[in-house]
Amino acid sequence: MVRNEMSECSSHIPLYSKIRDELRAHIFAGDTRPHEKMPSESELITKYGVSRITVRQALSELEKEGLLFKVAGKGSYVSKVKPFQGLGRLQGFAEAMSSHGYEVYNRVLSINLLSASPEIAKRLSLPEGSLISEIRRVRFLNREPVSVDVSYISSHIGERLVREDLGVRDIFHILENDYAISLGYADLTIDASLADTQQAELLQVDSGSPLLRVERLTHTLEGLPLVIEYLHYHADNFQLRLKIER
Amino acid sequence: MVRNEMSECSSHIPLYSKIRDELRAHIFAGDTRPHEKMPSESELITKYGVSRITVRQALSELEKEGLLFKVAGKGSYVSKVKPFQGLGRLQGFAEAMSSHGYEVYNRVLSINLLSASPEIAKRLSLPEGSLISEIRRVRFLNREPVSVDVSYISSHIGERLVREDLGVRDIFHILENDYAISLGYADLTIDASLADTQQAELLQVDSGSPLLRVERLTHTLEGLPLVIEYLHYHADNFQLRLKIER
DNA sequence: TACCATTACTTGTTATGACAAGTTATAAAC
DNA sequence: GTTTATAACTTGTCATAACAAGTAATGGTA
Repeated sequence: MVRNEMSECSSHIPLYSKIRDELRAHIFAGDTRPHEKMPSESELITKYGVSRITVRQALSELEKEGLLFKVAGKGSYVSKVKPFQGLGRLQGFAEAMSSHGYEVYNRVLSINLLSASPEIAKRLSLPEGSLISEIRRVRFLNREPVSVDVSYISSHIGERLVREDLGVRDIFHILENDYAISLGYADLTIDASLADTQQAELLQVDSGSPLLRVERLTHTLEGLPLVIEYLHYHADNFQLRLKIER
Repeated sequence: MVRNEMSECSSHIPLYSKIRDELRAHIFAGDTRPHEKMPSESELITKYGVSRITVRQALSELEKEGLLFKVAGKGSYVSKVKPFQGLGRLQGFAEAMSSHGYEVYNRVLSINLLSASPEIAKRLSLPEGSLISEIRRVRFLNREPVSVDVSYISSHIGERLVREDLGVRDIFHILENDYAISLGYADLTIDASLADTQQAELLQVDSGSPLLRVERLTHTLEGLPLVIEYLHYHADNFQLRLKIER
């Protein structure tokens, strides 16, 4: 068959990924709501003028991402998804989410310079009363707030971070690429809490809603504690996932 | 083309799933070690006598499972399994806690035989409506209730479990030592919820208290889903901890 | 020897075709 | 009217085919 018209574009982007991204955008935009039926394969074939194997690959990837599920003999349906962050590797929030096609944005609430509390100082192996930077942010996924994030890092690094664009970039990304600080591992402590008034307002939920609370202490490649974060996720909209070996 | 010989079997198991399962068993058995090259697509085509689309589907699913990765122009390679420390290991509750000196006790609330819901059936890769056993327990740590645990397992195994002493023994322990079923890995999904009336009473907390909710799907060493559990931890008394590598 | 082109592999992408099997609405039979 | 059979959808599975593109080894040329 003759080369398809859609591939006329100078870039060599596969057709299926273009279709996949377009369908995903539709889902994120809410054009097709959860549990509603997606266009059938034959409809997509005629709409995009491609073969069945191509639309199936697009749909298959969206299914793999958890955005839709298929029922044999009926069709594909948008699933009610909770976005999730995999804990298989140490990743920043934006890093993990944008690879799944999500739009990520951080609203910086405040950046303060203060002296480390005993708790923080101990975790970061700093002398008590050391100058540290406190960064308060709200994380948005597809324009919906999903977490309130408070980070503490030595002011020596924190003062440089102030000048960075924390609205779109991960702190992890800045540390590794701009500051050449290699990250090694993180210790996570996970539990749950109830949203207080301030958290509720920031996350646009009712006060007393369940929050997934994560304390993350990230270490450099050399094993030195670098940054400690207290993350409060809106549990109705977010999950953590991991695989563990026996 | 003539129907393939592999499909002569009375059961209507797809060819790709047969190939997928066989390759996965090879990987888990260590026949092909991490970073070693898997057979190429053409080798698998001749070996199994199927078309390329079929072996690609098998390989694609294994890639989705994280068991292998592909390099264009080179081949497929077995992924390295990242070892986890501490609570990153798949352990039964009693197994993990008693090694830390805690006194563990399980109160069995009920054991029911019922037909699998679509959700459960899908997770356990069983036909919808299959007979499964539901085991409801409350877990005690030093005589204080810490979690409500609902487990679902194929009735074929569940009916044997009824006769075991689930009050002190881990299901994991029974499966491995008494039934000789080797466990491989588990997929965990973590979020938070609020205690409903029943959960609150069982955990002796106020209704509406924050609960850490964990869904754990445990697989055999061969990679087949075995048991799915819904664990609700009393968040004030329990935390999950893990270490993540960059 | 160093470099480059060819070649022979690999996976990636896509088309076309076919039949199986699950679902649903319609029409025919009772 | 109720049931049943059929038709018309849907997704699932699989074969064959072709070309693109990435990788590596081989060989020939400068």
